[in-house]
Amino acid sequence: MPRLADHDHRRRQITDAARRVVARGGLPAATFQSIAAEADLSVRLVQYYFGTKDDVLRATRQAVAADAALHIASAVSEAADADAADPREVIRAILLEVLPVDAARRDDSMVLNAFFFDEITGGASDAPSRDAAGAANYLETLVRDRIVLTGTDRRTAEIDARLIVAAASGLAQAMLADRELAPQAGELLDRLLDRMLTHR
Amino acid sequence: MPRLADHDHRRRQITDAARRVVARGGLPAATFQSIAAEADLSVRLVQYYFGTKDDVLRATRQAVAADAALHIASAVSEAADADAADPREVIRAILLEVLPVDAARRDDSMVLNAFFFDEITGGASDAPSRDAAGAANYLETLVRDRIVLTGTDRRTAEIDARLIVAAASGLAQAMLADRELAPQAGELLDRLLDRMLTHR
DNA sequence: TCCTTTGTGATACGAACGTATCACTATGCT
DNA sequence: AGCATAGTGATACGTTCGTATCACAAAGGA
Repeated sequence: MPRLADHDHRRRQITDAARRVVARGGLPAATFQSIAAEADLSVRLVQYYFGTKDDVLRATRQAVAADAALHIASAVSEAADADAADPREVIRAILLEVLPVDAARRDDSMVLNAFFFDEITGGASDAPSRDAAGAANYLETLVRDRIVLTGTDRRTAEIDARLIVAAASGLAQAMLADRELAPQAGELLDRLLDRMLTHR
Repeated sequence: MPRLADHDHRRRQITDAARRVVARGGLPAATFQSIAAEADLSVRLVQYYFGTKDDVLRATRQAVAADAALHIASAVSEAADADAADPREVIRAILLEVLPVDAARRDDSMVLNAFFFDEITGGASDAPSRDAAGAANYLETLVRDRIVLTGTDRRTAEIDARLIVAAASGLAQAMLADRELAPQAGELLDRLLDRMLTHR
């Protein structure tokens, strides 16, 4: 049993490269050539590890979705630690973690959006594959649960959570189009939560 | 001066076809072949009227942006007629006009989003061409002006308008992913405006 | 040492697509 | 009738890209 290679590491190397390529130029920019070049590997090796291009993109999409979920989950636990009980602060932390406020998050947003619109337009061939769309649902659940903690009834909390996540997602979109918006993200978020989380 | 053809009509025929193709399959689906087939014209004629593919897409993008602006403007004037003075009803009418609540609006949203993300990823080659991004700005201005009418100070109105438009844009995105959301659009919008347009 | 896994390189083929060219037809004003 | 405009069809060329194949090199544990 000679020369055991770290397949998982290799695969991650490749999907990470694909992720960067997509972040830079969208899904159309993702070709065998561009991905291999970005990973500084031979085109052949990419073929070698993933048979077809669809396989590469499928794996990349799943990796991105999983990373995003982890990212959010860690933001939740951090916020929960720091500010033990205030649901509003937790929600704020989650959303601030998701908005494209810096280069890294900007890349994440771009990639997620690229896959999302590919799914919408039916670009994803055989599998249903609602990975990117699922991320928004996950966010909604998190936010909804936090709103319920404030004493809001479940149905209202559901609607409000949907609106809050929609607003964040729309803000993210706007920030992708206009980088100058990044510094205002915190302020906008505060204002949004002021308006959405107030009992009356 | 023989056989005068209606060039504008022809061009619109073609850009309309392109619009439908993009609505169905995104920008990657827009090829000379698919556009010509959709317009029921020869591939050659499309080349004949617009030299290159970029020209076709440029014209389509501009047509779509212009249509959207007209669409919104007419919604504004209708709402202003019906409910002469209530800014909230005008805003509601505008946003309901923009959300993908039916097939036609769904197509519009798809196309706008397709071009928008193309612009973001730098797909638009030479020209800056912020047509799609400009639409959101236009919306923000409209909403902001209506909010100012309620007595809110300008700076606050700007922020609120940005948040409202962001929420609508995020909702639109969610509705594109999940058609079942369409019937709830009105309710969600009402709730959003309840929360965002209340003085305190 | 040898054999298996791991990885490379060249190369080829076909499909989709954008683009250009040429020759040809049809139409309808003047 | 004649001619400029409008439109067609075939065809061909070059790219880019995905995919498949073949032979070969390297490396390290048994």
